[in-house]
Amino acid sequence: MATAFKPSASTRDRMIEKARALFAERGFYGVSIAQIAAELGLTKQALLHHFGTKERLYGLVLEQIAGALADLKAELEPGTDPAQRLQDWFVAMISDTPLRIERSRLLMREILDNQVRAERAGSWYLKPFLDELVGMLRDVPGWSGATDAQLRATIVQLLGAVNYHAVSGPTFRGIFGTEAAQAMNDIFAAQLRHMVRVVLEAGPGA
Amino acid sequence: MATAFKPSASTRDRMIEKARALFAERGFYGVSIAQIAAELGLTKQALLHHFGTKERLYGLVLEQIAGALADLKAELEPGTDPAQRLQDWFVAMISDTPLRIERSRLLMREILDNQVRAERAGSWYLKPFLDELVGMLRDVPGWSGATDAQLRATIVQLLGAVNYHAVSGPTFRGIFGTEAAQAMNDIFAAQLRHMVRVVLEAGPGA
DNA sequence: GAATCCCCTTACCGATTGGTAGGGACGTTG
DNA sequence: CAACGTCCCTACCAATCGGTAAGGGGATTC
Repeated sequence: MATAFKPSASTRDRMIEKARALFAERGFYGVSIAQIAAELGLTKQALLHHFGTKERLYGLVLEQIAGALADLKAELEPGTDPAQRLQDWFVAMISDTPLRIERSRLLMREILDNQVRAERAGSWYLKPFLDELVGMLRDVPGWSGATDAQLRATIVQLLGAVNYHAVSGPTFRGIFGTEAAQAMNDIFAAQLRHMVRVVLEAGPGA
Repeated sequence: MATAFKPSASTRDRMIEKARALFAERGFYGVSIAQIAAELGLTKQALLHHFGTKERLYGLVLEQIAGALADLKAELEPGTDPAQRLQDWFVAMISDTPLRIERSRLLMREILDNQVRAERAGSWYLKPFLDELVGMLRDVPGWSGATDAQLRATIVQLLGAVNYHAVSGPTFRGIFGTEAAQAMNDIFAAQLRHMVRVVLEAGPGA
């Protein structure tokens, strides 16, 4: 459902793909539609022909990401217990393919920006995805008695841990050097799995 | 050292203050120097007179924040045990004064952007601050044997949990409504303290 | 073969961007 | 009083922003 239904990568698909990469890298205000078009060997009017406005193009990028996030759950094995599934889910989210890093960057930018552009934009795409995570957490033994606020706070904390890492790669490479950053990156998945397990086992606080 | 050495709030200080607020809200590219000046009842040339370029103004804002972060440690009681201090530190970081939310937003934006503007900018200001946190974590019982990579990964996870929350307030308010978001916000500090304690007690993974 | 539609072009628009040049008001210093 | 430095102004600049208008090439359809 999230993958292409057209035989080959159409110009339109290439536009969205390039827009996703550039918006993730530089943010909504940091990229112009002319730049996106230029990287595809086109003019900005080609972009405007397909999407009308820059905002609409950005919205489609977010929509695509929301779809990919929904697909993420489907990739998990349905049989396993809830704690294991949540753990797998968070680990799957940080597999450092460029696409997933782009996704984290874009979501974080959207969270920072959407209060500004004052349109709900990606927020509403995110709601079902957050609700699903909260539901999965509630199914974990020991968490069924937690309040919604507790569940949501915990999910936000875990999401923050995951996305912050995905996003901060280049910065930490600049600070600690390539090899130290790589070492941290190699160990991060295990460390994250460990942290998720520990947090889930402890249950909500008082 | 981080606080003012001039008697009253000079125009220059007011400029930095306003710039911090606007950069946090809309990002480097999302704010023009003319807008910053206009909110102070000045023209952009007044800004350029003091700082020369927009980049330099932005750099000073980051520098000021790095100083404030350094001060954060000094605010903690020195006598308490390392685990308690780390816990206090993270909780102090999320006290939702507007200033601290601005700070979180700006740091997150800087992490997202600085790979783009390709100047180390805030990265190097952050290094001592990160090293200090890693040092505090190493002093916690059970963590002395952890590798640098493990310590750093854990710090990043905790920082992510904290900053993500600080930043996502408006978005979650949009998604879940004001009262639900407020409930989550009220409980977040306790939940964070709980999580930090659990993670510290569990020690690093295998 | 004419009409139509799709995709993308050149040409242009007003508004805004970061930044430069130069000057005026004001206080301090000689 | 003259000179000077600080602070902020108006005026202006080329470049770029998102977006509109109009048209052309190529394939499809009648």
